[in-house]
This record gives sequence, structure tokens and C-alpha cells, in this order.
Amino acid sequence: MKQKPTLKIIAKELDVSVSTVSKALRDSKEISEDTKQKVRAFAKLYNYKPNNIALSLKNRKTKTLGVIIPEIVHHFFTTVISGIENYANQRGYNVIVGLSDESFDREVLNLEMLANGSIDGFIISLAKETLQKKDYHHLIETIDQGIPIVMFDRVLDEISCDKVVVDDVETSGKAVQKLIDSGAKNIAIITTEDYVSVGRLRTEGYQQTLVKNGITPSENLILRIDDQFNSDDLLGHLENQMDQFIKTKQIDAIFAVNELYAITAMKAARHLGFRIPEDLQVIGFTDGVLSKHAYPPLTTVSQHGKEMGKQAAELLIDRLEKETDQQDDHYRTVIVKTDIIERETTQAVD
Amino acid sequence: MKQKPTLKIIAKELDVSVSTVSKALRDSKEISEDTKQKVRAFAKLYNYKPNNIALSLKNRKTKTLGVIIPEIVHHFFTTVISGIENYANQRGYNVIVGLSDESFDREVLNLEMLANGSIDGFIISLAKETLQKKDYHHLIETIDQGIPIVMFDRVLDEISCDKVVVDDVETSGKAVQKLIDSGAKNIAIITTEDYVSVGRLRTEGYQQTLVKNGITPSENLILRIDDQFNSDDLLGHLENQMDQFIKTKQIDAIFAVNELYAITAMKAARHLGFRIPEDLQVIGFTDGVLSKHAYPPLTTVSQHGKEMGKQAAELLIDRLEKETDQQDDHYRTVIVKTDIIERETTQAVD
DNA sequence: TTTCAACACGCAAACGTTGTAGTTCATTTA
DNA sequence: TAAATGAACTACAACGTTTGCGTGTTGAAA
Repeated sequence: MKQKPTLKIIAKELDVSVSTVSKALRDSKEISEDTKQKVRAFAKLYNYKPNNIALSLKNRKTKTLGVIIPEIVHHFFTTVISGIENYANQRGYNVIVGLSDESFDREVLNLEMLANGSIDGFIISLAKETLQKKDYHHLIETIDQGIPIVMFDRVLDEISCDKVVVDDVETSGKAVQKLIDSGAKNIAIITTEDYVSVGRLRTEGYQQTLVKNGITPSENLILRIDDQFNSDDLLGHLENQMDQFIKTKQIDAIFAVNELYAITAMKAARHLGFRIPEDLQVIGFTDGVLSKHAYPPLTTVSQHGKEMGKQAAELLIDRLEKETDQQDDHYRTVIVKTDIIERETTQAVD
Repeated sequence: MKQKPTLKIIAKELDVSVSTVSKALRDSKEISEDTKQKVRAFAKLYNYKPNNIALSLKNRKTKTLGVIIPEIVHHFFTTVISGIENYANQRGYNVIVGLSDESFDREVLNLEMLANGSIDGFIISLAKETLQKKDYHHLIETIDQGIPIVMFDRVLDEISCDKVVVDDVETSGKAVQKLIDSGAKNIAIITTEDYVSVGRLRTEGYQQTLVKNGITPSENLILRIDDQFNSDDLLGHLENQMDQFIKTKQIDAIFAVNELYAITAMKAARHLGFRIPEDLQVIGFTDGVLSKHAYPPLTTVSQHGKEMGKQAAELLIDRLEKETDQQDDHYRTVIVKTDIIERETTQAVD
């Protein structure tokens, strides 16, 4: 086990000073061509690579991004991560992931752990519990310390920082319009409780679009799922709620606020004897593996997670690298566009 | 924007030396109770937290694990990550993820970037390209430098290090046996090219089990998918191959080496008019979201990714923390158990 | 009064870098 | 020939910590 060479070791070996070695490797003109050659040869031979930690300490920047998400076994979030990683790597940054598990405390913990010098900035999507508690002190403190934050997907109007989102109300508008155009008359929405901003916004888009088409939205057709974070039998619970809902209402289309809800609703509907899309059309928000491979393949709106990740990383790194850190005022919110991916749970519009 | 307090700042403010502050905070008995009180109060007030980078430099350990995987939009790998994160956090470690994208070069790059002081050890699942090239110099060099590696899932016999795996041959044996017990006579396997060790091993298990049951394995019933890493229309390509295969053979059961293959095979079979499981039984390796929500829900063998992640992290941290780093000899390989999760693509055995 | 612990603290080095400010020596210039 | 120039290098400080050791002040024992 040969240990990592340092400047000091090379210096001793070559009988020059540490600074000479450092300068030689950085091709300073203070050093003679001769010496440079020697140093470079030696460095290559022993595979010298500067120690990142030492550099971080010296430069007061780590070239590392902290990404904090509620869940990692999750198609959308991983897509975003892959967008972040890709872009960040291109610009020479690494990525540390922290998982909040939808828990406020773990989110705070992660933020604090990483804020102590380990990273230069954060990309975060908030935990449900945080949204519910409305306790944002950790975010504010972090920003106060001069560590920039970029929020994505689950964002907060109350906090001023860069953000990357999808236009939730417009997008669900699109989806609902599609349903209407395909002949649906009684469109239900399956959504989350209102404290999840994206759920609320999507519900809003649903209602607005109905109104725009001369349909009066009825609370009756809104199913708000209370998913209690980690209920043991989440799936069964979900299916029950949907079953009850579909059975008792007179509906011919469902707009679901995420993939799981859409799939589960379809399952319940199928058990109840509905044919899809003939008797019941379905559109889901968020395009994941499930949708593509569902039976029948689910029409969804795609959030382009990879693009969101890329945008978030770009926003963050740009901010980190602009020297004049005085103009912290004008934060940007980038809205990434969405698309409806038509598969087989909707009727063709004629 | 108040900047992060350092020992130096506290020291100046309190008009004592830096060492006094440090010692006070670490509750050294060299410091008077009085001074300690003062320092602690001040530190709390200004929310002092020691700088991780400085600590890393001083202690020559970062308390950070590097995890390198081929892909992150992937149920199994994310499950493993969540197992790693959970356990690592408990023991005070952070996790940096690197994505190889199944590419050898990116794997090497990631390893090198992180090996320069950023992390204390690696947990890695090899890229397909690495497996194919059989070029392992980066792994060997890393270990040589004293940075421990734990491999999981896609591992290498040639490299001695800690490993976490599933007993692939035994497990697929179990699956095939289940198929036989449920009355299948002509069991096909859909697997990868042999350079992917897990594919090869699972094929082996398949063959052995057939033999054990007095059935002669036929090359004819083995479909080896050449998935060319990132073919554009991977899915269509896959479905075609499967369609051809199923159409031309006389089979009543399929054992697929991963979830995607299983799902796609089912899709193809359904189009060909097979009823599942009556005409064709299917078992997949790896239990993910797809399997659970497939139609019909897919019987699979579960790899318990979370447990694998936990084991890998434990192996790594234990090695990092045992001081006498002399006994590098006896590396451990932990085999995590698998289970067959029966859903609706197999017949009950009577 | 002298001596000596005990106490409470400061100094300096170290981790691996880099950049600024010297230092040395030989060569050119007036 | 003395002074100025410049090339090629070294020393030092700093980034934020921790820690072994040194040191000045006490109060008490001799």
C-alpha cells in the first residue's frame, strides 16, 4: 500500500521546496523549464493528484453541491438527480445527497451537517412534514450564512431564492383540457391535501379549466388523499379510498396528481368493471416507469425531471461562481415546460 | 448575511486564544469552568459549528462514503442507496454519489475525482462496460492507495475486497424450481450477455436446476439480450426480440433475469394471445415498482436492496474504523438472502 | 520568605495547498 | 567597479482545527 504523494514528499524527494513543486505543477513562469520537467515527470510517475480537502480549505469552496430530497426510491427525484449530476460534473462539481424521508427533523439535520463547510450550495425539494409545519428557519438560516439554496418542485413562495418548477396550474389545465376535448363530461381529480403546494396548484388548474369550459367544479369530484406519510399498507389504503370514490360518483375521466394515484385508480376502476379508456379516461401527472409499463399504458404529463435538475444545477453554480456576490437581490424562478404524453388511457380527440 | 463564526473569531471576541476556545468547547479540563461557560454561551449564541473541511484535513478522514453506481433512475440501485444512506447517517457519515452511466471512463473519472481526499472509502457496483473490458486498474489502484472498496451486486472475483451479493445461482434455482413445481415443462430464460456476471450466474442457476429435475437444458430456450447500453428505442427492440422468441418456441414459463425483461416479455406474450399465468407463467428477478403494479402483478424474487446497502455500508465503515489497518487480508463477502414474492403470474403449487 | 504544585491559559505545529514576499546569485548596465 | 536587474528559487502565512507542551500566576506548604 503506497500512500498518496503530497507536495511535501515530492519536494523532499527532489530536494527542492514545497512551493517550487507547487509552482512547477501549475506551470508558473517563476520556475525554470528544467525543474518543471523534473517535477512533472516525478509527479506523473507517482500519480500525484492535489488533495481536494486541502484545496477546499484554502479556497473556501468545496466544488460540491448538496442535494436534499424527500425520497430516493422515486422516479421523478432520481431523474432530477441525474440531471443535476450530469451538469454538475461537467462543471467540475460533485454531488452529496441527503435524504429527508419526508421528515422535518431529518431535513434540518441534513442541512446542518452539510452546511458546515461540506458543500457550497443546496438544491432541495422540501419534505411534506416541513410543508405542513411551515417551519422554515433552517432554510432561512442557511441562506443567511451565505449558502445559496435552489428549490425545485416543492417550493415556497415565502423564501426568496432561486427556484425551478413546472407551471402546475397551467399544466394540469392542459391535461384537463385534453380530457374535455376527448369528450369527458364528468372529470374527477385525485389529489393530495392542500399543504402540498404542488397538489394545491394542480387542483387549482383543474378547477380553472373546468370553469373556462363552462363546467362548474364540484367539491364532490375532488378526492383528497391523506396519505399519512408512511402508512404501512399505503397501497391497500389508497385502493380502498379510490374504490369508494369511483363507485359512488358518476365520472368518465380522472385526472390524478401523480403516477401512483393514477395507476391505483385504474386498478380500482378495472375491478369495478370500467373499461379504459372507453368508460373512463385517465391522465396522470409525472411520467415515470409505471406509466409507461402500466396496463393500459398511461397518458401522462411529463415533468422533464432531467431538465429540471440541469436547470437547478445551473442556477446554483452560476450563483456560486459569480464573484460579485452582492447582487443577491434578484432571484430567478425558471419554469420548465411540460408535455402531455399520450398513451392508451385517453381517447383520441377528433 | 452574517458569516460563519470560526474559533478565531470567537477567540478574538472573547479575548482569549484560539486553543482556549477549542479546548473549552471540547470540555478539556485544562480550562476553567468559568471560561468554558463563557465560550459555550458565545458559541451557542452565534451558532458555532466546527468546519468539516478543516476537521477532515486535520484528521485525514472525511466521514464521507463514495457510492458509484451505473444508473440512478433505477429501483434496485436507489433502494440500495437508501439502505446505505440510512446506515451511514446513523454512524455519522455522509454519502457522495457518482454515476457511471454504465461507462468505463466515467467510472474511472468518478473514482479518481473522489479518491483525492474527498471520501474515505467506496461502495460500488460496476458499469457494464467495465465488466466487458475487464479493465480493473482503477479499482486496484484505489485499493492500493489504501482506500477500501466494497462491491455490491455486480462484483468481481478477481479483486479482493469486501463484497455484498445475493446468491445468484441459488436464487434463480429457487425461482426455476417454483416454476417447475407449478407445473411448467418448458421453461425459458431471458438473460443478459455473459459478461454481466449476475446474468451469467443466474443462467447457471437456471440450468443447474433444470438438470436437477431431470430436464436437459437447451440453448434453444435461452434468450440472451444484447442491449447495447443505450439503444435509442431500447424498449421496442426488446419487445421485438421477445416477440420473435416467444413466437418460435414452445414454452409455458419464463424466468427473466430482471424486471424490465419480465414485463416486456409479458407484454409481448399478451399480444401473442397468451394468457398469464394459465398459458405462460413468468417470474422476474429483482422486485421493483414495475412488478408490483404490472398487469398482472408479477411474481418476483426480491433482492432486498435496502439490506444490501446497509450491509455494504457496515462493512465499509467497520473497516474504516478499525484502527489496526494491518489486517487487510481477510475480506468478507456477505450474501444477503432472497425471497420469492408470489403475485399473479405464477400458478399456485398444489 | 522561599519553593512548588496546581491551575488556566497561550504557543506552535500539523494536515496539504497556494500566493506574496523575500533571498540568492549571476549577469548586465552606467 | 559599483549598482541595478532579473532569473530561479525558498520562506512564510493563511485556510480552520486540534493537541502537546511551555509558561505565568496563584495559593499553600516548608
